[in-house]
Amino acid sequence: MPSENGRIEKRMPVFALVDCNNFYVSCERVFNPGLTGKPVIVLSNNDGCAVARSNEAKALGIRMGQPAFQLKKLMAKHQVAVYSSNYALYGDMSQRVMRTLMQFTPRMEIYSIDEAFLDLTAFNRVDLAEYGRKIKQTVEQWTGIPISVGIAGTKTLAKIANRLAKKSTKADGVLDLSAAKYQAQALAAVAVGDVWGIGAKSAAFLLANGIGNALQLRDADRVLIGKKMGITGLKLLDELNGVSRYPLEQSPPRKRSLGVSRTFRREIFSLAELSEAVSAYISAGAEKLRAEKAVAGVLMVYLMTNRFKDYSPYHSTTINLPVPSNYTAELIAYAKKGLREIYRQGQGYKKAGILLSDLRPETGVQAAFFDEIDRDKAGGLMRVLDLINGTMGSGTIRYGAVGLSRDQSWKTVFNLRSRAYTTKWGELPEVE
DNA sequence: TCTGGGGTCCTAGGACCC
DNA sequence: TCTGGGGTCCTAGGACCC
Repeated sequence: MPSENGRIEKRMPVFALVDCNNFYVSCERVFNPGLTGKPVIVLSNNDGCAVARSNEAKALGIRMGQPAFQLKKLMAKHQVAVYSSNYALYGDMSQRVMRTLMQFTPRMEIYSIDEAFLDLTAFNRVDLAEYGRKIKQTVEQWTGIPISVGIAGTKTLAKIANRLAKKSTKADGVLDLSAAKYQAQALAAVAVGDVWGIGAKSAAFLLANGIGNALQLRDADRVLIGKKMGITGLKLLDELNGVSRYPLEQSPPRKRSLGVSRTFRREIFSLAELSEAVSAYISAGAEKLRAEKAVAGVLMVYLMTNRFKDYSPYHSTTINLPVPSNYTAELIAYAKKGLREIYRQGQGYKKAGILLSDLRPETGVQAAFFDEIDRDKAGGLMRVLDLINGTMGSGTIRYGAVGLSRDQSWKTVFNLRSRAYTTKWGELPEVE
């Protein structure tokens, strides 16, 4: 808005970061209130390791990513409730939370399944903490999911505010750090490794250089940080200093790549089984492409051996498709060809995956002179397939290459899954 | 015995060209 | 014996996020 001297006044931005508390666990609790107050964890695919923990479970010392087999005794002793991941449920609950949040600002960025940034710049005349409490109360009332709200002038500071809001009993889930007054105190209370953008590697480097908390990082030598962490590190310093370097992204940029991969329950040796798995991943990937109305120009296929063994080779091959495609049958054919190239007999594999990249809109694909595929016909076939699978359940129609047997060794298991309470299809596809 | 999946961004280094 | 220098493009891999 024009100010008195006639210049355009650029208002300092205000971000709120909304984060669902222990999201997957909270989703399970909505439909099973008896879990309230008890230790609860949700496991990764194949019931492999803990990916969500209730506060009670955290208090028992259960770590993020800890393997389930290490937790058996502890869980029995403390009667920890255990669930397999139920992505259909979490995805639907996420949508409910996001729709609720949209009531509170026209400008919002969905950052992940359980987080969103809200632009509150225009709300500078209201009490932001009060507004944050209103948001929190409404989401909890409408969806049953508890959240925390952190408010500040940059995304990174909002992240920090959110973290402190969760931990502090006084804040009770909402903290406004938009004023400079308490920032230093707040930053000093956050370990450097807990700052958004600082991972294990950078944290170790910073600690070795006497930078132990977010305040020390804010005031660190730019040359040192720039040298070690590049442009990302310098942006981070700006953000900690209240200079916004990560704007709100309301409509996320088009996806650049799209991958599907799974870890197997046990090592797989046979090409036939790997071939079924890769075909299933291609089917899922191609379906996602079509949902995005995109085609891929490049396909990568890879195989991984057990990463917990000393010797763990990784094999991959990249295929440049003659015509960018989202046609399942064609992509399966190329993937199987690639798979045969990288497969080694006698090698046990623990994981396989595909990656579709060089994505572009499906309209405007150049017709190729010597294309052996009738693209119109293939497109029609895929539309029918997607329509049937969309209305009658995923995997109703699938390619034979995926195989038929019910207990394929490459299939992911979810032995402790709750019901898909909120969605139409309780039964789940080959590859979710 | 058993230890997830899906992304993005950035950088270094090689190939290639003029 | 000595063996440019810069730009671009691509790829692999690292680091990080949830």
